[in-house]
Amino acid sequence: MSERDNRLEKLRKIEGLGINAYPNIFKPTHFSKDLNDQYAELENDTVSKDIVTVAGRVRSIRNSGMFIDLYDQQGKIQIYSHENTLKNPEGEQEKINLLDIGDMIGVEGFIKRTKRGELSVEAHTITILAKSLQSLPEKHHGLKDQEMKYRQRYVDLIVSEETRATLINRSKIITSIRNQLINKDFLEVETPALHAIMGGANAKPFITHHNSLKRDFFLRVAPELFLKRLTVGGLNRVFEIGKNFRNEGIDTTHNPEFTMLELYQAYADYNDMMDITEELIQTACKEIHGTTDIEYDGNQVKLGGKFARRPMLELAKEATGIDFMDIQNNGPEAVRLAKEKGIKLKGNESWGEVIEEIFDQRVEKKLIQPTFVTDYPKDICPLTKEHRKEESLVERFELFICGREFANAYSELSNPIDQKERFEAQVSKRESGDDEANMMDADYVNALEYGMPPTGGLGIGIDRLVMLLTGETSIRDVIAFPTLKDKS
RNA sequence: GGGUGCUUAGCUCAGCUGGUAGAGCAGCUGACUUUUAAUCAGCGGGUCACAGGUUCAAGUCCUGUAGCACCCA
Repeated sequence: MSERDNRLEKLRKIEGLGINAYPNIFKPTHFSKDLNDQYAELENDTVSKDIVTVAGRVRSIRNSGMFIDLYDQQGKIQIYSHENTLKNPEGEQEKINLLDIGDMIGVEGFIKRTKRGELSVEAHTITILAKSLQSLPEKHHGLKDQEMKYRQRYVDLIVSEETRATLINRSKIITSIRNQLINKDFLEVETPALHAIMGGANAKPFITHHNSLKRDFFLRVAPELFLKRLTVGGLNRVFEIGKNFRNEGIDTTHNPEFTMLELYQAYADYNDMMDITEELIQTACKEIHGTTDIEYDGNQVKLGGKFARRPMLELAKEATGIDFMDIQNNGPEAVRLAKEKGIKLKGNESWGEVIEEIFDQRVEKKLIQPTFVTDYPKDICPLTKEHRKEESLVERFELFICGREFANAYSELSNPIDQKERFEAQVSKRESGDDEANMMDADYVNALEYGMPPTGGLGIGIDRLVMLLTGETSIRDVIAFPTLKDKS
């Protein structure tokens, strides 16, 4: 007899007693935490005559069912059952004998504190709410098997306080961001996830098929181009929190579907986006930790105050001694100088791509405290407005903390002629084999031709932000159901 | 993409230089109206990830595959 068979046998016995082991409804009046707060002063070995109803999962059964630990969403409450306290001792005890660890039950009775000081419900009646047919992981070691934690998150959530806390904090962070933006008069909008044209980010897309339209669509890699169309239409402050899909490898910082915040604010630029980025992150952090000083991956990180703001070319110069402003847009010369400094390159990089490589290879990992890296080379940023002072740069920043990227923002390119040329440059990259480059989006250019006000745009990777604020080092731990390979 | 490690009972884990598979928890039977990882006595439970190979003999050694984890690119 397997354990499951034992439980099935008990289920038959329960049904044999005329009891529905999976009833339609049960309404508890209290959560365990409420009772522990409300009766904090109740003295040992005394019974309150207040009748309460609780419900939850059986996690421990002691003394032949006389003591049961019941866990609800907020914590634990002990159930005490004695033939002198049960309304129908024989019938109730028959039920108790058929209980297993993992069963869901509801209990009605008086509140008492036992001789040993444990707040308990002195049961009058016990109602089976769901007979569990699977045995739970061992109580004291919990579920250690990472794979099972991901594949059977429901089990992980039942037994792992840490998993529950992380996913609850994820929800709180998203709620915090949403509320902050709504309070700033941003409008939450939804844009298509099925895209006819791939664009808005440099990434490999997923392709799916619509049967009756008889055509393929791309799952969106970014909502950017649709959100800016709304800005053209006069929705001056919009944001979307939603899934993006990128067809790339899976590792501790990449899940093929992930959650992004994108927001666009008319009459704002990338400087305004820095201010809003600081505020969104700091407020969310305070709401879950009560402070902006956190520890992540062994680093003490101060998220309070103004973040450092460092031009990318300045960082590249510090790392290599090369002043790229002296060789603006000279790709071959940039490659030659960078190679002299030991930067690994293919050799055909553009000026901007060389700077990007230097940043990736020498700078990024060293940015531990929050740092806005600003003013990127124009040729690697197809959707960004030219810098107001330097024509080979654009007004863009990315935020780095603990060597990882958390936000990406810019003064949005609004000149339709320029935008069309940038798309054309992307298209020729595509034609030369870069399947992550944008496609020509003629309708988006058309939208810009109607006129988009000066606009700042910001994207924040929600999963990575949740990792930072919950201390998790794997993206899989902040996603309830991460993408996994098939098990053979 | 490359390297390393892990995979044994429902769960957590032992298993030495190859010699008939172990514990705790969970489960079952009974005792005890007692608890805080309750206790006591007894019992059942295994395709050792998968597929090959070496050997008289493989959980153990070798090769391959898969998943997960970590490091590197």
